[in-house]
Amino acid sequence: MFIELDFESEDPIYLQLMRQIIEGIAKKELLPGDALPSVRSLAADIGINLHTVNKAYQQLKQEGFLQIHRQKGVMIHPDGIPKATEAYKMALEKNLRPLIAESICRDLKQEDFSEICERIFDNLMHGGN
Amino acid sequence: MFIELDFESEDPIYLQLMRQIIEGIAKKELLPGDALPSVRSLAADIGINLHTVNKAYQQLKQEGFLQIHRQKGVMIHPDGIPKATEAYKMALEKNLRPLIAESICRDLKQEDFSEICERIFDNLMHGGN
DNA sequence: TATCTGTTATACTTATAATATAACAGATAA
DNA sequence: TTATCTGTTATATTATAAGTATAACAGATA
Repeated sequence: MFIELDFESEDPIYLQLMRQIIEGIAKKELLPGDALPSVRSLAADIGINLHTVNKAYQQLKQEGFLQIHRQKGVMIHPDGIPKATEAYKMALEKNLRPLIAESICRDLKQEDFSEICERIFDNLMHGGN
Repeated sequence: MFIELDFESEDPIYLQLMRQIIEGIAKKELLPGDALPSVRSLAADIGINLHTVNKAYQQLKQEGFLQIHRQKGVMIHPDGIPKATEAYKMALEKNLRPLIAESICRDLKQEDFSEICERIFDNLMHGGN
C-alpha cells in the first residue's frame, strides 16, 4: 500500500489520504481485517501531523470503511464495506451531475464519457498496478 | 433560468453558482449569446455580495463559458463552449476516479453506475425540467 | 516499568470564502 | 451635461477550515 500525496493540490491532505485508502480497498490491495499503520507512524512516514491522519481515519470509520480499537489499532472493517444504499446512490448522483453537465457543454458524447468510466473501472478492478 | 442556492451546503456559493450556470447551458436553457444579469443585479436578486457573483463569472470566463465586455455586460460565449480537450478528459478522469473507487468498495456494479450516469444524461439533455 | 495504541484538549498559523464599502472608467440614455 | 448603468479594482473585516505543534490521558502489552 503506497501513499502518494500532492502537497501542491487544492484537495486537502486528509481527503487525499481517504481516497488513497478507498482506492486501495477497491483494488483489493487492502482486504477486510488488514491492519493499517498507527496514526503516529503513518504521520511520521508521510511527514505530516498525526491529527491529519486521525481526521482521515475518523471519517473513514464514520463511513464504515475502518474499524478502530482504542488499543489494538486500525483495520479495514472486518465485516466488509457497507453496500451502496439509496442514500449513497443519491449522493453519488449529486456528485456526478456537475461533471456530466460540463461534459455536455463541452460536447463530450455519452459514449466517450462511458468509455472513460469503463477504463477507470477496468483499471481499478483488473488493473495491473 | 432559476438559481437555487443552498446556504447550508459545504460547497461554496460561487461554486454552486458556476454549476447552476453550467447546468443551464447543458440544458440549453442558456444559449450562446444569451445575456446574463449584471453582477450587481444578480447579487441583489439572490441576496449575496457582488464579489461572490463576480468570482463565479470570472472563473466561468476563464474556462471559456462566458464572454465579458466591460460595459456591455456578461453573456454566454457567442462562439459556443470550447470542446473537450485531452487535458479536460484527463481532469474528468481524475474527478471520476474516487467516485468509482468508492462505488466498487460498496459493491455497486458497473451497470448500476452506468445507469445512474445515463439517467443524468437523459435528464440534462432531454429532461422535462 | 516502559512503550505502544487511540483520544482529547489547547493554541497557533495560514488560506479561503464571503461580506462591506468605496471608488474608477467607459458607455449610454434622459 | 448629468445621471445611471456596466465591469473592475482596492481595502478591510469576519468566519471557517486545514494543518501543525505540544501535551496529556487511559488502557493494553511486552
